[in-house]
Amino acid sequence: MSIASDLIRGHTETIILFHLLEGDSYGYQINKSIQFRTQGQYELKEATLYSAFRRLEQNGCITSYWGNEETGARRRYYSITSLGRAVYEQNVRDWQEAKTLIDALLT
Amino acid sequence: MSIASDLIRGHTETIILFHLLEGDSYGYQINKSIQFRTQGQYELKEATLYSAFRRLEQNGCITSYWGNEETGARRRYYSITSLGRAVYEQNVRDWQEAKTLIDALLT
DNA sequence: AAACATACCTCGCCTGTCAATGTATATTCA
DNA sequence: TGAATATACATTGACAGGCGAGGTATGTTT
Repeated sequence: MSIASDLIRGHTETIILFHLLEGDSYGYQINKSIQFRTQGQYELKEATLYSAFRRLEQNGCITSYWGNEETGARRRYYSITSLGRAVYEQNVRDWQEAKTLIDALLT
Repeated sequence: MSIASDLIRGHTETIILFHLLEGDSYGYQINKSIQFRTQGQYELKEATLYSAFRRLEQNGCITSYWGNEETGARRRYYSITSLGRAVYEQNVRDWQEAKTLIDALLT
């Protein structure tokens, strides 16, 4: 993992929400997807991932349900809500703005 | 202030180091400069600023000395060290990389 | 005299990340 | 067969940076 915790901090929830825009998914899958998309440069730590799920569900951005796997380990699937979609959109806007600001302050 | 704490987290020290590249300065001045450069969109909280100074001095990125003001409140000036310059350069590289990664994970 | 600007500093809380640890199932391979 | 590995979820407690609240002191403006 090459990105520092403090630089990713605050983006975990948005990353998860973005993934869920493409359809319901579960923790392990989401993390594998992140690893794949960043060519192994980044992965969420499990504790970080699951605490983010808890927050997102508590504030109504996602809902969850158990998958009915015939075989293999059980999976808890997550769905994004309409609130979650709105929060995602806002977070992306905030990120675009923050990027510009930080760039202006660092260089 | 429009930027969330979690998005700025980890950049405070780099922002300070960047400011000091242009010459010795002191806390109040650095903060005013940030406010000016961001047109009031951002300011460091004083507690954040001074705790960052403490960390930076402890790990050898900056040194400090009292200014000899004839009048007005006393000022503690800070100088960037060569280590500080190197850390700044590395942090900016990390930021460029993180930006790309986060962009890829959010959109 | 009161208000404001300049200038510094500290204490203690809050929150997100993460290391460590634990549980359970299925597959691979020696 | 048994050990290792992959899949999959979950909790606990520590850590660190940001910051609200509070404090000190000087100088200027109204």
